[in-house]
Amino acid sequence: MRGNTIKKHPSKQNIKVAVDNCIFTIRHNALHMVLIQMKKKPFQNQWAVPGGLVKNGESLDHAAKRVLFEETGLCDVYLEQLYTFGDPKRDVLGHVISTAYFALIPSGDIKLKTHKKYLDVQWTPVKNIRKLAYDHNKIVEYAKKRLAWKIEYTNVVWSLLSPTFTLTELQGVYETVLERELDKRNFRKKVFSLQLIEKTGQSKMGGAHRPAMLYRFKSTKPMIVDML
Amino acid sequence: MRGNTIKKHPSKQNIKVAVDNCIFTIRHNALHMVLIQMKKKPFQNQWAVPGGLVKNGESLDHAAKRVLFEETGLCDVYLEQLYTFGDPKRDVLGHVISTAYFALIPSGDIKLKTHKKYLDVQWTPVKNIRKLAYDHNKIVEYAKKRLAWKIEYTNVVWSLLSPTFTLTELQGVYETVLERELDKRNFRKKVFSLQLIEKTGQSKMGGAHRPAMLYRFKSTKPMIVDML
DNA sequence: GATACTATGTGTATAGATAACACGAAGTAG
DNA sequence: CTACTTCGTGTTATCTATACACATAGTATC
Repeated sequence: MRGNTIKKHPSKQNIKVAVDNCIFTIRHNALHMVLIQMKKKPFQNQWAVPGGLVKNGESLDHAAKRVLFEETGLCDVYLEQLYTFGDPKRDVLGHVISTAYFALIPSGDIKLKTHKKYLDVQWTPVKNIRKLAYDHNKIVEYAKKRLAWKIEYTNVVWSLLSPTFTLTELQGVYETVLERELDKRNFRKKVFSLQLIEKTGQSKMGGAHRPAMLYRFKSTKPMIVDML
Repeated sequence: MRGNTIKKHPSKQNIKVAVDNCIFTIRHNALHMVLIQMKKKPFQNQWAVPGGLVKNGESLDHAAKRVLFEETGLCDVYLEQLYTFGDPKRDVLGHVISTAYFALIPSGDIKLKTHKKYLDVQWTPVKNIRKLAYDHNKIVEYAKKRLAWKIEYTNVVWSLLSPTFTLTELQGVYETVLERELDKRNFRKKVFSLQLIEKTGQSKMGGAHRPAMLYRFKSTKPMIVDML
């Protein structure tokens, strides 16, 4: 890494650094993410993943948190770096690399702030996403894969659920993200065997049917677990 | 990502972008990587992972390939982006973010070019690595984990082997990277069941013992496979 | 208050995957 | 030709994954 020291004479490096956030949640049994509609000149009206330039002296992680907060008002959510997209032609206006992050939000209804710098900010079903600005379709594809992997092989699923949840809700998250149906009895057997959740003692008295027991995660420390 | 367009007025972004390469190979049944000894001012004599600044108009992947070539003279090796380290204080001389890559080299003996910009360039056993410059210990830890994952769940192992190899050599790579012993018969049963390799018809007549059959990979396209 | 309705909660049997384990074979060296 | 060393091979037991059906506990309706 000798080259990390800042050269002063020969054709000075002029590359901008941005972050882009893939913010996921589950609503009505469908995976949704935050998209913004752009106001600025060359991409007017196009939809994109929310992002922004990193500030001088700011870490990438902090920049991602800041952008997330600007969009959703949320602070303490699951946020993880995904990949850095470094094609110099990905932004027509200049050489801008972008580090993509992905965030997971509990299924509750998060109101999005409509910034004045955007035309619109919306929760969008991932299935409905068409052509996005920049290379953002690539970023979204990457994020979807990572999410599916994460939910199958780690305990992140807690970050998509409220603090207490029913086993049907838990199973629903898996079915939505993995896009396949799971057997109720086998799913429960597996989940219990991992000993990651415990009964709260409460039940959810919702609809016209037998109430469901509520569970909580014993720990929300990230760990590698073969969930399914 | 509205912010990706380059602002001109308010406190212009001044962040440098570098790549650092974790270049792995296996020699004498031990995992080795390329380290360089630095010549430049504030880190003189310290060891580090080889890297360099990205050039204007150059993609991150290209920069990583270029650095790899400068160090090893190799072109067509397995090279994959790992993670971007974005702490603004990781380089005392300024705000420099670094995208780490990892490269896998077949076990053969690759001679390293000693650049004049370094004091030394060496294949170093990963077990012997102590304090490195910058945040490079973090980078190396990350790369080691990724390598272990990759070898267990994908077919990348081909990139650490010569085009033909014995089953004992193959097993040795797994044992070295995963740092655990494997049962010979179960290992072979598993490998055969995956149908990723085939006999060459040749044998390796090496030592004072029965010769081993040589195998090759049917395909070197990267794929997700549960190897062990 | 009896009946219909709906999602909840639970166990067993089978097939497939993983783990443990030992010895004859085919070369080279002396 | 004997000693030595690594190569190559199968079976059994255990664990894991899959397939599958019905009584239960509430609410809603008549």
